[in-house]
Amino acid sequence: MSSKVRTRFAPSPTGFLHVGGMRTALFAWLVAKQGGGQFILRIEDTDQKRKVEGAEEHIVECLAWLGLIPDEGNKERIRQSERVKNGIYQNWAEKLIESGRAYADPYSPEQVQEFRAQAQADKKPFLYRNHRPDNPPQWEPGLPLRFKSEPKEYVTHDAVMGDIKTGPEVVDDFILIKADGFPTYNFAHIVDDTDMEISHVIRGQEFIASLPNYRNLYEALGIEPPIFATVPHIMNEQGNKKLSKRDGAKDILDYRSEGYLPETMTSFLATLGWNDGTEQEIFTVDELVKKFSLDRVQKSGARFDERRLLWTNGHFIREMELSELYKKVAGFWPKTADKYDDDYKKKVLSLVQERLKYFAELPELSSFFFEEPPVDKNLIENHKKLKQYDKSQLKEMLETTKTKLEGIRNFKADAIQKALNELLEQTGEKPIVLFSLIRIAVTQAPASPGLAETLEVLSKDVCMHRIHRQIADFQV
RNA sequence: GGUCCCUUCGUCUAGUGGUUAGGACAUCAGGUUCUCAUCCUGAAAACACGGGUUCGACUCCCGUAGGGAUCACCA
Repeated sequence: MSSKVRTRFAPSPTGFLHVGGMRTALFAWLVAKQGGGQFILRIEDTDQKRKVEGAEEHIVECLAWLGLIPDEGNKERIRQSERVKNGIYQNWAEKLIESGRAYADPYSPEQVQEFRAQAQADKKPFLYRNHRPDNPPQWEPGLPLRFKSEPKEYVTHDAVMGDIKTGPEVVDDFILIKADGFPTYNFAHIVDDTDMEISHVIRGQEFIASLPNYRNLYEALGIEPPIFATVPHIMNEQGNKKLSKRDGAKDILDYRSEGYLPETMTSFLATLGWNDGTEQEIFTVDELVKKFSLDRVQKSGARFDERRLLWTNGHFIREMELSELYKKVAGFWPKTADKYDDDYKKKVLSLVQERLKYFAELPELSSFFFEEPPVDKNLIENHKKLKQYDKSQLKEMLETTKTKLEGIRNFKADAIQKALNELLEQTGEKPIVLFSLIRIAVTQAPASPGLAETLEVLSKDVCMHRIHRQIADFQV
């Protein structure tokens, strides 16, 4: 066997990619990079009926988002459908016919279905090989070609699952080439993996039951099998089935458009079913390349918990340099921010950075910095302390505040904080009363960054205006 | 139903015969002169069950239960 590491991601272009497929791709990429080898993208489009327009580009884009750039098959996409034209599968099929390990299937799908129904009625497992025709016709276009299996026991080693023991009853005659002339996945992937010198076949759990069949075919073909690695599925939030699109699994690119970082997705996906045995919770891509190993991948499925994803993203956002973060959030500002310059927006961003969990939250967290918010009476009426005060008392506090702030020469956070502290003494009020009142007057928001910093960024004029507005509101 | 795989806090997990069963997310409480968030401290929270093996089982074996995958001319 070649010692070169070559892995592949082999999706079918039938729709968008979700976290399950993405994680499988990530694992394959990590194994390739770790071994100094290649990562290959191969589009499994032998089922022309299920092909979805644009799905292929979508897959490439998803991979690129996480930096999983295929070493082959990116620009010159490797598509099975094109390899069909080259006659590769045909050649291998003919070899199998010659060696007596493949035969034309004379039955229609309906007839096969009847056999299957009969077996079910008899409560017996259905095996096609029990219905092998005695004298199969010559194989010709329009007839499916079946593999002639030689059932036996196997102990199949899987890099994730360990040794899997199976009996001969799971080995059967399966279709190699369909009536439409296209090879099935079961046949095509083995030919392709061999042809492309794939060293590790890393794929989802749905293929584990087919492994004995593949072993049998590898033997018939005289090919040394690659290393198998079967990755368990990511489960839905209820934990009762594999994550699927029907079940609300999101398009990977949705996370990008909501403002999740690629490093978040990479770390999150890798640690969903894998860990390095230490207490490290978050990994950079470089760390993963160094530390990842298939034998520490969990054997059972893990639930997809978006709250952990959110936490991971918040972590990366907080760690980021302001200027870098500023570039990344470019498309996420509220529309009203357009009129403001970079400097102002950067200041706002620095205040909301530690509160931001994903970029799409930015408008909600920052809108009052860019537009005058409407006065929201509920904020005071529902405030646990402020609701106990008369409007006239609140009005008086604000007027005192206004005068005090008016007198600040250099409207900076430390000077403002000093003034605010003096106001506490002056009015004899608790911070929770006075500061809450000012904060509401100025932001009209249930939450905001620190008061002094917020006032500074907003500027003296704006603060004066908004406090005045609140005072006026008390008079009505 | 057959076959294969799996089973530690609500969730993701550490753990490979002797541990006060550890961490993280989430939750709750306290602290950081206002809110939210961050940060810090703390709390609650788990070995599915039943048999063995053993001086001793979360760890090994068997069974039961539960969960998942698969049984296409789909991948």
